[in-house]
Order: sequence, then C-alpha cells, then structure tokens
Amino acid sequence: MAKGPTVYDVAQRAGVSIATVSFTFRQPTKVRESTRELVKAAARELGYIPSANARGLAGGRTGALGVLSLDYRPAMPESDGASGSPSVDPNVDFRLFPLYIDEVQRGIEEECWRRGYAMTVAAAGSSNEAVLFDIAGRVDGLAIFSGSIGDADLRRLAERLPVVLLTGSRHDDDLSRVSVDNADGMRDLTEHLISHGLRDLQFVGSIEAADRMERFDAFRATLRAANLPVPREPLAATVAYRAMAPYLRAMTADLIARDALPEAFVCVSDEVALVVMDSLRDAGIDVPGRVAVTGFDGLVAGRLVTPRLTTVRQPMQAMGALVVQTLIERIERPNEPTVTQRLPVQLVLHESCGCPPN
Amino acid sequence: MAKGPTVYDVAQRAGVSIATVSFTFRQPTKVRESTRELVKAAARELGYIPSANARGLAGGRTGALGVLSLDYRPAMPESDGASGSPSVDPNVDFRLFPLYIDEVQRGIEEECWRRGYAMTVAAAGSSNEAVLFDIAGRVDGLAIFSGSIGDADLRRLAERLPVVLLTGSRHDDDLSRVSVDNADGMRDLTEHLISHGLRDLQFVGSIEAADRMERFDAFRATLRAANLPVPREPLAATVAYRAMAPYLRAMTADLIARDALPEAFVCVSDEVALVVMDSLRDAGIDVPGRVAVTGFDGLVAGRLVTPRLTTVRQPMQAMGALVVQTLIERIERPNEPTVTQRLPVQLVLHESCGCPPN
DNA sequence: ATGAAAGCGCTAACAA
DNA sequence: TTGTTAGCGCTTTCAT
Repeated sequence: MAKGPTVYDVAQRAGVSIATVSFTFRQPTKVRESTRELVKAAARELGYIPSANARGLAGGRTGALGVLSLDYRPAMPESDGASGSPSVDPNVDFRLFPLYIDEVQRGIEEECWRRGYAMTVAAAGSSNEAVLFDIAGRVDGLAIFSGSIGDADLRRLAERLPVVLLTGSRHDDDLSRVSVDNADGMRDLTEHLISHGLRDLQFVGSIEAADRMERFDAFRATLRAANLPVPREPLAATVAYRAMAPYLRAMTADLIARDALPEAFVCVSDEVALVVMDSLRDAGIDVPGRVAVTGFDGLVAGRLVTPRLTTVRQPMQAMGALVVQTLIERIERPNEPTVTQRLPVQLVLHESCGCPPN
Repeated sequence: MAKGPTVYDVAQRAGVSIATVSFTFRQPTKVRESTRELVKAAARELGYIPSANARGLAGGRTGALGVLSLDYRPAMPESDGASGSPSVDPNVDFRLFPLYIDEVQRGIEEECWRRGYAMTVAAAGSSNEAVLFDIAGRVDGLAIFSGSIGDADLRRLAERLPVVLLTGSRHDDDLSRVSVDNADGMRDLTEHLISHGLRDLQFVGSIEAADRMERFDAFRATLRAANLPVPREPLAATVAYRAMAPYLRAMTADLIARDALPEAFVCVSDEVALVVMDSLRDAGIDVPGRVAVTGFDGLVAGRLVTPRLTTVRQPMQAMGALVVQTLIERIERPNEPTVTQRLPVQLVLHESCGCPPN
C-alpha cells in the first residue's frame, strides 16, 4: 500500500518509456499490440492504479462532476394510521421515503459514470464555505439543487467552473438550468380536477422557490380561465420545510373543525400531499369522497398510499442525466451561452383526485 | 471560467511569493497577519479556488474517500393493498423506500465532510473494471459494501489503498470490517418470539452473505437451546435479490394454500419482512394473530406499515461514521493491523411480533 | 516571516 | 512506433 507504483515503475518493469505506458492506457492504438500487452502485464503485476490527481493536473481537468444537494433531513413525519401518535423516533432522522432529490441524484450518478466521470457529492446543509470551495476545486463542473447555497457563493462558483442549476427559473442571473414544465403540468392537473366537477380548490404549500411559484401561478390562471374562485394565496404559503408537517396537520384539523374544507387540496408537492392525506385520514375524512388531494413530483411513495396519489410526474432520472450532459457540454465548450432546458411532465391519475381505480 | 487563477496569479497580485500564498491557506500561523490579509484579499478578488489535483499531487493524497455501493435498483415491488395488481410502473425503477445502504451512506457522507474529506461514490452494479480503478485512483481510501465487487478486484484494491468492508465476516482474508452483532440481535429477537409462546418458527430469506448466515445460525442456536424444532434451512434461502419479492409472494400463497403457515416468519431483513407481511395481508391472513413476522435492519419503512414491524435495528448512521474513522486511521497509519469492529444492535419491539401497541 | 526551488505522477508535444 | 521533455498547480523543505 505504502507508495503505489507509478508510471515509472511500470515503464521500467516493461522496459519502455513512461510515455508508452501512458499511451497504452490513454491511446492504445498508438502503441504496437505486443508492447501494449507487455505494459499491461507489467501494470497488472505491479497493481498499478493511475493517480487521478496527476492525470487531472496534467490534463487540466479532474474527470469528476460534483453535486451540491440539499440536506433534507427529517422527511415528513407520517403516521402509520394505526394511531394518532407520531410513528417516528425523534432520534432517528432519516427520510421516510425517497425524495425528489434522491431520484434526480440517481440520474446524475448513472449519467456520470456512463460518460466516464466520477461523481462527488456534498450536502449543502452540512457544508460551510470551506467545503463548498473544496468541492469546487476538485470537479470540472457542478450540479446544484437551487436553494442549496446562497446567491453570492453561487455567482462565485459559476465564474470559476461550469454550473447547472436544478429547477428554479429566475431570469436575473445568467446560469444554465434544467427544469420542467411546471405550468403545463399544473394546468393539466387543475383542468382535470375541474373536469371532476370540483369548484372550490385550495392550493397548499410553500411557493418561495421559483418553480413552485410557477405551479401556483398556473393553478390560478387555470381557475381564472374557468371562471372559478381564485385563492389569493396558498395555504401554508411561507412555512419552512422542517416545520411543514406539523403545520399541515394543525391546519387540516382546524379546517375540519371550522367545517371549512375545500373540495380539493392541490398541493405544491407530493411530500405536502402525503401529509395532508394522512391528516385527513386520521380525522376520518374521506379522500377523495369528501375532499380530493393532489400532489406534484411523482414520488414512488405516492403510489404506495391509499388512495394512490394523483400527481404530476417529473422525469427525475432524465433531469439528472440532462444536467450531466449540459455540464459536460459546457466543459467541452466553455464559451457557449447558458441554456435553460425544460423537460415535459406527465399527469398521473390515480384515486386521490376522484378517478376510479384502474 | 476559462483558466482559473492559480497561486501564481494570487502571489503576483499580492506581491508575495507562491509559498506565502500556500502558507496563508495551509499554515496561516506561519504568515504575518498583515500579509495574510493581503493574500486573502487578492485571492478573493481573483476568485481563487485551489486545485485539488495539484494539492493532492503535491501532498501525496487526494483528500477524498470513496464509496462503492451496491446497485439496488428496483426495490421491493410492494402492492398498496388496495388491489392485487403491482403498484409500481415497470418503467419506474426507483427504490420504494430508503434501504440499509442509504442510511449507512448518509452516515459516511456526514462523517466525511466533518473530517474534511470529500466523498466520491460509485454504484458497483453499473461499474466495469475501468470505473472501479478510476475511483480507486482518485481517493485515499475506499468504503466497500461487501458483495459489491468480486474478491479478486477487492484484493487488488486493498493492496493499493486502505479499504474497509461494510458487513460480512469472513476470516479468510485480511481486511478491515465494520459490522454488527448479528448473532446477538437474532438471539434476542428469537428469544422474544419464544417468550410469546411461539414454537414453530421459520426463517426466511437469502443467507448467502456472511452476516446473514450469522443471523440464521443464531436463530438456529437459539431454537436449539430452547428445545424447539430447528429448520434445517431458510425459506427462499438462495433466491437472488431481484427475484426475491415475487418469489416470496408465491411462496406465501403456497404455504397458505397448503395450510402450512408457521407461527412466525423470522425474516433475514426488513425488506423481506415487508414483502412477506404485504403478501399475508393480501391473502387476508392476520399478522400477528395468525402468524408473527419479524425483520432485521430497522429501516424507517418498518415503522410505517401496519402492524409496525418488530425488528433488530442496526446503527446504520454510526456504522457509516465508523467506517470513515477507520479509513482515516488507516490512511494516517498505514501499517496498523486490520480490524473488525462490531457495533451493537437493538431489539425493536412493535406489533408484528404480537406485542401490544405501545 | 518570506522566498527559491525541487518535486508529486502524469500527459502531450515534439523528436527521433 | 517509441522516447525525451516540459509543464500542470501546489506543498514543503531549506535558505535567507
């Protein structure tokens, strides 16, 4: 283990120059087959593993892509329905089901390796500035879930290396983005609910992030076009992520107590929808009989609950892959202009909106 | 973005030598405060981000740790209980709930950043040999989920850099391991079931991996000690991971049809237990009334089902942290002998074993 | 306290 | 086809 054989060792053992060793691995065609075999044999015998550092230094690139992900710690405290008590140990803070970010990250990971890049990850939550710049210094490009770092840091990073943002649609900066057709999805979803004959629809969840705002806007626009009452703002519009679940439960209970339930809860995300549905069930409210509930994202978890969650599915895996492709393109052609790419979404109808089981 | 400022640029701008720039960041005390500020200012103005490659090359280390994880693709095809039909789109292959590996990986990630290391990941499933050696070349140490790569590759890697295996307890090699007290946990669990008056216990699941074998052995030993019938081998003992869920469903149905259900299914893992419970529910079999079911691992998902799953919780987060600590120790002191560390597990009693709700 | 200079292991011209 | 050689950006003695 001590030192690790280098090109020099391999070259010596094979009786060739270090250039030949390098060529053998990087441009095999430039080396006569017999020589190549010789070198490979020597490398194998020595247990030679090329240093990515040296390679990167010489080549001016690291061969790795980085991901800055959010630190979604405790996911939604679901109850199991058997009791009203919280079903999650407070000392266990792991997400209850795979989130949006997990699926996208998987897409990134696969595309990375497919394209010959390594993937280095950092959860922005746990990251101080040092960590941030450490990872920036060791990758050729950075995929950033928007919201994971501050604007100032973001700008500094983007000046130094290719950066692609996941979601978010602000236009006051000049960054590449991969996003989805939030408005289309929400319009389709809302129209579908209207087609069920529902007229009193409430939007639920924080809309601080730009893409969530798009959803809310599309929701309103669709209601307006249908001459239906248009809520001025969402329920729980500004509640912080960590506080969302308890807030939603209290809110639901309150609406029930006041007999003020709408005909449908149009939730900004599946995570929100799942909590809302669970609260309703705890209270004995029939979904979708008494009130319909919809989500947005298309998490796997939405298909495991009863009734299954009607939602808008984002092509998360594809988004991850597209981020990587975009990053690599910018690495190879740094001077191209930035791009915002939107992927289509898909309306997924299940029972929570009132559709019959299929 | 183009080139990125280097120490030389910063040095020039600050009117000092490159050594001073380096010292400013690595050994600040060696530099007069005024100089330090000067350098830092220059660095900030230039947007200087140190190259991890160059740093690594010079320092003989990369500052990153790697993780080789398994490529658990389609998790368990659970049904939602509303219908017998599979509730998962075949074109969506993301795990249904966070697995053992996710929680351990989170522990690794956190400890990595805490200790100032970056974390690079590779899913072994998608990895050919090239990927394997690529990652090996870019990290100072490797955490490997056992089973993710072949023995030969494992040996080669271990010769070249510090390696710690997660779980698995073979003693025919000389590798460091982080594992848990599988036997203790299974003994406690089995004794608990016996204390419920259960006498006809069946073990379910593959025991190919060493730690799973330990669980089965402890299960048998405990039954033997209690003078109860000891199954010679588990049900589904050799079924492959991907084929497990359908196999279990068929198996359960068959046992029911033959009226051959045991009094308890002691499952090798929570994943197996969840499928078994779900199949039983689909068939209208009462758990734990007619048959008790237990798991092993302590996945979050086990607390979300009804009845909640009695299981043995592994300290997954702590395991991840310990792996990193062990790795770092070996990096700093390469000549220390390898170690196998076992962490204690905890019996978690819920309703699936027959305990009353708490 | 700061600078000069020698590498770290590899790649890629350029030579031969 | 293969070898020679000049860096890549940084750390780290060793001088000053």
